Amino acid sequence: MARAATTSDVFNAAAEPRRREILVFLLDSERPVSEIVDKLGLDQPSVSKHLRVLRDVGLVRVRRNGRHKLYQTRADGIKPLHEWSSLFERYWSHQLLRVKERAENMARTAKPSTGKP
Amino acid sequence: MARAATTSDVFNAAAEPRRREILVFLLDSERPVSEIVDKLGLDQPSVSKHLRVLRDVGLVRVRRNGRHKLYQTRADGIKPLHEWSSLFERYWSHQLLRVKERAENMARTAKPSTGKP
DNA sequence: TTGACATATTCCCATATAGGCATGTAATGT
DNA sequence: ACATTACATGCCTATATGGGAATATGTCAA
Repeated sequence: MARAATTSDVFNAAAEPRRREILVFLLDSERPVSEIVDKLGLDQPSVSKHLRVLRDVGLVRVRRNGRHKLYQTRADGIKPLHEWSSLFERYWSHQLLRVKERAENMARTAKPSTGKP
Repeated sequence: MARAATTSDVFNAAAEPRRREILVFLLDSERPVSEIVDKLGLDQPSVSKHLRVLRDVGLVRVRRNGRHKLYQTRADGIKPLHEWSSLFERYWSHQLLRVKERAENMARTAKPSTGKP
């Protein structure tokens, strides 16, 4: 078998860097295709194809306005990604934690004399 | 051009459902390949190939122990996924966020189990 | 209607898969 | 040395892809 389709789920759809850029770009407000083309420097058919994939997995919504079609990111669609990656959160080396540990080690080793590495 | 290689980044490597299962399975402790094969019901060459991809993108570490090779997830490698998806967080509904927070608190206080269906 | 604009789709192609199967390699025990 | 265990890799194939170019569809304006 080949790789799963890009339209099979959010993980596959978001694996494409251009699509991730599009999703971020369309996060705050709806925008026509031409603006995506201009701002991201892709050619129009490519953008349309990426938007098709994103639409198929429910990551963008679309609305027609005259000749334009206005796309916007449906942020809720990203949740599965965020929730899955959150499973790993408690294993991350947290900066604050490491700072605290170092501080404690320094306090422990530095107590007897004056600064001993 | 074809799709980007699965080894090109975390997003592509984690797009495969089996690899995501493996990553979760190897999160708590290091385990030999045979155990992944048994628990996840995949055949051995498939697991080895998935582990190869995960290793190439730095999502697992490996250590030899006699005839066995012990793999474990490198949780830090998941961060880019989590950070990117966090860009969308402020557009999510608060209700679900609270549910998620409560689930996280429960997971934190409860003892982590090794069974992940 | 005709024409111009905006977006979508189709066709072609090089490339990278994931699965199944067979084989290769490394470490151990006898 | 040999057999066994544990894992890795090679080969094959069907399939899906993303880019480029060309073309189709859809909408408005004059």
